[in-house]
Amino acid sequence: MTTMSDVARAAGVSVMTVSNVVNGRPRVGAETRLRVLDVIAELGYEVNLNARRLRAGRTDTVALIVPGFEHMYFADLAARVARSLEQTGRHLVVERGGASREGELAALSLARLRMYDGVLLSVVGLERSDIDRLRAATPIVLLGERDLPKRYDHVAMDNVEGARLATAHMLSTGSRDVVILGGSAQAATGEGGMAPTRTVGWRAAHDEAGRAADPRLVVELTHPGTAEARRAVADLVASGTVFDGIFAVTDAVAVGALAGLADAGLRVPDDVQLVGFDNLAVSEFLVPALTTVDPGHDVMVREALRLLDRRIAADGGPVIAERIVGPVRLVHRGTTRR
Amino acid sequence: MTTMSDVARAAGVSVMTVSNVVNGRPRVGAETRLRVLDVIAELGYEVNLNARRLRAGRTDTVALIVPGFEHMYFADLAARVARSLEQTGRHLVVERGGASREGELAALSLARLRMYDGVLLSVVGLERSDIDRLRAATPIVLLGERDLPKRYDHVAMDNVEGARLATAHMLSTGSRDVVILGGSAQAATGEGGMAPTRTVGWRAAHDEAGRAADPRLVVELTHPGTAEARRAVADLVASGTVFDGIFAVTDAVAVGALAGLADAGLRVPDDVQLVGFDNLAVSEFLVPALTTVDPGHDVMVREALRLLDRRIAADGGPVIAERIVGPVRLVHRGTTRR
DNA sequence: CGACGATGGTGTATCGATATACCAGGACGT
DNA sequence: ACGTCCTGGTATATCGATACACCATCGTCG
Repeated sequence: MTTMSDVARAAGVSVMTVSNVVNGRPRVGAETRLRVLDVIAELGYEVNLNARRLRAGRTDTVALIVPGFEHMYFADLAARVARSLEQTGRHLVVERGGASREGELAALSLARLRMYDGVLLSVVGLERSDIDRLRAATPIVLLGERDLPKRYDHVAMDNVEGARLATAHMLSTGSRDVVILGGSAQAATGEGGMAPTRTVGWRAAHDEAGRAADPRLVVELTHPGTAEARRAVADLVASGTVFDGIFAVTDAVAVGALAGLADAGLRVPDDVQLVGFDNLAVSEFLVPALTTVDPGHDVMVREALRLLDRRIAADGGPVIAERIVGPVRLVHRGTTRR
Repeated sequence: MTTMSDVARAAGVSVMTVSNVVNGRPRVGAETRLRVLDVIAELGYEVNLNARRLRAGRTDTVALIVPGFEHMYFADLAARVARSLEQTGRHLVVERGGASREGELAALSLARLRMYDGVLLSVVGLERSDIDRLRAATPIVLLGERDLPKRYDHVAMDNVEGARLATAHMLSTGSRDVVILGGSAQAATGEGGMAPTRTVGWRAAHDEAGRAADPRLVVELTHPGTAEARRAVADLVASGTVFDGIFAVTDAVAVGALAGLADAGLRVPDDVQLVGFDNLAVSEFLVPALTTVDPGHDVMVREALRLLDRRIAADGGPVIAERIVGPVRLVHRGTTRR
């Protein structure tokens, strides 16, 4: 591997001059610059980023830490973040926390965090206390809906409102018994994880419509995923529970629900209406196309990067934490009636 | 930030002893080790990975470079690789090449590659000449189906055979006119990108069955994706083309085809059979469930990591490049007849 | 009793780039 | 003629951890 001093020697200048050329700093004469660039091209020199990072601190890299690569939801998010960052000449790497406490904590070790200029952290699977214990110097913006330490910047989506919109739509288009698939029985305050907050919105829609929210229609899923959702719908039908609407807490769950309903010979939306949450890329191509809550990812990503850049610019100085809740919007498609 | 010498001073030992403790090296007495560990815990010390990397070379991190995060296919791959790596105490980061030459080349700069112990590189979008120009010291394993420089290890899936299986199945279950959606008109040799090779398999199935492969049934897609596939099916129907089977070159394309067929009021599999390729997580949950070619990701990942580890172990020494073609398997589901 | 091998530990150079201070020489104003 | 500023450039310490060579005890064995 050629180093800067190899280049310096070959060009007959000091390493510092090479460094200045490489980084486009001004204190170099035009002629010298050209000579150095020639030598660099000839030797195929490239800067050693580890050395630069050690010395200069800067990495020009932002990390997005997600619970797992297999969730389509995060793939979508990652793609958006990457596009935004590239416009500022920076670079995204995605790591996975593993959706387990251990994995996410490992990804969160100060050691690892220090490798990046900033970190966007999806907090699924983390306890509040874990996050509180974190004493990272690296700028962090949290993505998620949990009740999180106030000292962090935090971009959340409006779970309660999204769930309310979804449920209200079904109630207003003729559904009487709307299941929440992937909800949480103990949901109360509007704080907490995704399942509880979305359950609160489901309940709020019932209150508004003057209906009682039947607790038996709250179907919990231990790991809200597609396969489990399909099974849950099968169980629901087998148990003889009466329902004519499903609010699936995520689109992934909705995909499973759609399959489960088809298994049971129930027609969508005629027998059962269905609304998801996330507006995944695949959702509009399902048959019938999935009505879903769009989480406004573009706004979330823009805001998250704004907050991150603000902290990076502050360079460790004090910054007042912000909490931002993105707008949500119901996307009407084929799994609901007009 | 606390450094190793802070710890050393506080514990009354040398930095080297702290380093030995941190890395679990033997030359440390039990009592001293405990004292150092105490101080580490107290000061909240964590090793600076940049410094370690600079000095020691090792990073314990493998990169997977994919064309884009939004392709579900790669999310699946990434999840598998991450799981495998974690079992060996290493760590995965995912970067995106951008599916454009520029992006992928940027991700490929020697500078960036040197940040990892090894790199798995999905070569979609790269020209052979770009890869040839690459003079990286970092171990690289290529994932993809292109005609690639022989000096690289290369894990491909059996595109020709997969496409042949898919097409043959439809031909043997009553389809007479099988469209290849996302194929390539000039496909010939069996080498090249995904579209050409899968087209070769499609043609091979026709040859075997003693049928003529009608070139008008090769539908090209400039960007093989879901939305474009849906449009293409609409165009196909509008043009009055007769067909009763579709081999979609990827599951993402198949999802679009399924939507397009539904739009056109065609029943699957009664009017048109459909087979995809990739066996995405979502495919079994489609309605009807998608018959597809399973690319044997588990084998691909295992082999790719084996090849990578072999190179990492060789530590820059000479290694004979291998080319591995994983097995494929047809997964029968609801979009085809028995 | 002296050599010798474990055991436990230290000092120093080094990885490759960057920050800082400093220097030579020419232009320029007064 | 002299101080001052600007331009173009260099020498050196440093970021934080690790590799290597070396050293001090101490028990023990011939």
